[in-house]
Amino acid sequence: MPAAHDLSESLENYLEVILDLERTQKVARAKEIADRLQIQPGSVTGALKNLAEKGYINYEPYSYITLTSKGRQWAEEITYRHQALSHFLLDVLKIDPATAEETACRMEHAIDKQTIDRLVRFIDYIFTCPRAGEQWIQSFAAYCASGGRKQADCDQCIQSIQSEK
Amino acid sequence: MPAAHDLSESLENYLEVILDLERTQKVARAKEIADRLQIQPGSVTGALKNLAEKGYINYEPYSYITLTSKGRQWAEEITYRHQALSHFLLDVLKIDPATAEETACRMEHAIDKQTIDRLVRFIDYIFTCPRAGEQWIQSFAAYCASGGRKQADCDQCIQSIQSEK
DNA sequence: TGCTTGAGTTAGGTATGCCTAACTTTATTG
DNA sequence: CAATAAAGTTAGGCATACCTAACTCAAGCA
Repeated sequence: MPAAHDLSESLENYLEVILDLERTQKVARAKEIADRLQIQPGSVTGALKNLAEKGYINYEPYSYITLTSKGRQWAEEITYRHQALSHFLLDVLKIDPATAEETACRMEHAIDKQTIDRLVRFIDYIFTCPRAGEQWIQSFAAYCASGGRKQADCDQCIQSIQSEK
Repeated sequence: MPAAHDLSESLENYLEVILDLERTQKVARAKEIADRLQIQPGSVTGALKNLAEKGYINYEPYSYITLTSKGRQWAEEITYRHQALSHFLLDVLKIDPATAEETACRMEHAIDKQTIDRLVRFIDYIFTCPRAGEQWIQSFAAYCASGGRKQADCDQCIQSIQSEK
């Protein structure tokens, strides 16, 4: 199971980046981490020592960085939260991609496991429920754009559920 | 308009508490703030000076604290975010009240105005759409509890939209 | 092989945000 | 009206998390 929540938001971001670097570049290097997090390389060393001390990464000075099994589990959990939130913001709320990404980045540290799991089920429910689905979400977008709902739209909409089925 | 986002999560929490204290106790006092935030009174003074310097509160040593107009606007914005998130977690996702409250408290600082407004519209859309509504949310809860959906449920459910209308 | 260069580390500095303990001010009350 | 209690402040300490600048290491190349 993922480790208890003894990591700050900042350290969670390091783990997330390290996981992504492992996936895309085989290993993570300090410079790449600094670039991704948009911080100075000097700031990275302390954080890496901290993560190593807590058992999340394998770290030797002047060498590359890899996640421990505990680190990978937690990094994957954070990444999962990020993706779930992104999906919700993008595909349900129809937030623009840039804002959705930024917001997911911040929210992933604030949401607990129980809630993110519920959100995932909810998204699933929306897209698989015959009463809802992609078309229903599109209507939400239209509702937002127009500022309200017309009775005629509703009538037509409800009939379409029957015929589509 | 609410001030630009120059407040930390911590200072936003102070504002939120001060607004609530103003509403319930007329004025806010340092001890009450400390109690609500579950921190020591000694920690409060520095934060109040900081908020006063930034123009969010009226603060004189040894006296009570009130929000400036700028402070009230931002405090109301944070409170609005909190309530919207609470509403979503409680009444849509059906998260238990204690967890919902804690999570809303953390998320309110991570979500931007655009997204919270969209979320509010989405909640509204759910509860006013004839295809969704309270009953649809109840079915989501049942779906979560049972772990899946049965075709018979769907058939019955869709028919009920027609008859209810 | 030694030199250059980029990567990485170290050391010292800043800001936030909390703590505790000692002290000051204000309010209460005998 | 003074003594006491409660509220508030101050000062010093600690952890996080960033910065810059100087230094060290390592890899590649002439």
